[in-house]
Amino acid sequence: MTRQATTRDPEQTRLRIMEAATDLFVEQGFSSVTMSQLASAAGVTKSLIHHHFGSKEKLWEAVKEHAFAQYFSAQMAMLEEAGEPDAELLRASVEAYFHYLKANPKAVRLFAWTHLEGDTSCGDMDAQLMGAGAEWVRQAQQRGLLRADVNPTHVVAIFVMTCTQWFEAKCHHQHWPGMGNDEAFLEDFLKIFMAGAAPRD
Amino acid sequence: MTRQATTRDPEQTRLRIMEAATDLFVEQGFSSVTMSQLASAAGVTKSLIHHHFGSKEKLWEAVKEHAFAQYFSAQMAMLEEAGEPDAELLRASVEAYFHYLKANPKAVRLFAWTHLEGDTSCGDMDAQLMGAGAEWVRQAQQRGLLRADVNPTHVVAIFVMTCTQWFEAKCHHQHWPGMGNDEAFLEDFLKIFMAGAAPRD
DNA sequence: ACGTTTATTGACCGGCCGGCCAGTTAGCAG
DNA sequence: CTGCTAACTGGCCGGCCGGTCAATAAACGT
Repeated sequence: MTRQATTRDPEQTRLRIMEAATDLFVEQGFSSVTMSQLASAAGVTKSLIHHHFGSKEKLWEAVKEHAFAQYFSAQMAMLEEAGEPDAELLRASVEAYFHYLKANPKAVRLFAWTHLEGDTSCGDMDAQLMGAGAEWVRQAQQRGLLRADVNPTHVVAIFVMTCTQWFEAKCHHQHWPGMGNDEAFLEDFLKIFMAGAAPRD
Repeated sequence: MTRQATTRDPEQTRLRIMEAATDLFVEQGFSSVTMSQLASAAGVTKSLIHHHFGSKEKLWEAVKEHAFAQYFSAQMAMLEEAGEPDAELLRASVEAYFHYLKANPKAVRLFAWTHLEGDTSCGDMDAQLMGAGAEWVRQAQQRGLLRADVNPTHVVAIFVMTCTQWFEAKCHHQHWPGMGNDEAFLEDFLKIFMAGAAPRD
């Protein structure tokens, strides 16, 4: 158990607020969540949230920044532990990205809300990841491991966007007739994607 | 010019409200739009909106239903005017879908909002379209025009999801380094997708 | 032991929210 | 012209919104 608040612990309190806020914002988006909701979900008063975060907007920013930072470091770690480019590593990267999103549905929804808001605060972070991914594809192309007649950035974008949309819009397409489960879809996507990205004979 | 309202025209008024509401909801989502905003954007009073639509929620439902109906009929028309299955027709379908989304950014955003809301009211409509698309792919597979070792529904889902995400998250990835414009991306996607969906040699 | 700081509370605020309602006016059937 | 229906308006309401503030109490330096 986490310690009961017989004694004060501002950092713990900040964390409790952030966690409750993350859950609520992820579920409902920014504007339909109220401070009262946030306060009761975190087990604190509204005033305390203002004391720690200043305003509802600033809390939202803090939640997003925290989630983006986690996403960024997780992705960077995955990129760095990837070894030398080869074709199987592309498959492994797609699988790793897919399973990361599956394990982090809150991050997926948070991204979706920020897409709609037009928030570009995570732009630099995203650009850095995408740059690294595209560079990796470019090297694989030069070694003849992937077809060289496509923009490397587009190659990464295609699998990132497919994985993202799979989880973002799951509530929609999980009811489509004949649609398989996560693993079945991933398998079929990989068949098509890997064959399509292979060098032309 | 549309006629000035020297004379009353309830249908025209309903339409004006729907159009203004569509623009606002598409831009900001449901909860951050206020009735006052809607009223002034439509050039009517709040009460009149209530008179015609009952409540803010019902107006939102009406906007969604209208947009989905348009989407549905447009897609059905595209499916029906497609001829016999062949490999080039798959390319044409992807291009048609991509350009439809490009020409209807409001529909794209409306879909995104409903994804996040978990709204499944367009489920039957979607299922019908997807069923038709998958059936089309199945026939192409039986004729040896497409690889037969993948779920037909997944084939359709892959290109639908990629196109959707391209436009839904455009504010994000348009700043990624090396990312091309709409047509360049579509071309690269088609290279990979068509090659990957082709029969195995 | 004693200030100082700061985490925390509850009461409170002006304003706007969605919605309602009584009243007015345009269209329309007879 | 006369009712009647329905489109349309302005004013208003109770309630909740995000936010403030003075008061309290726990932690902490000295």
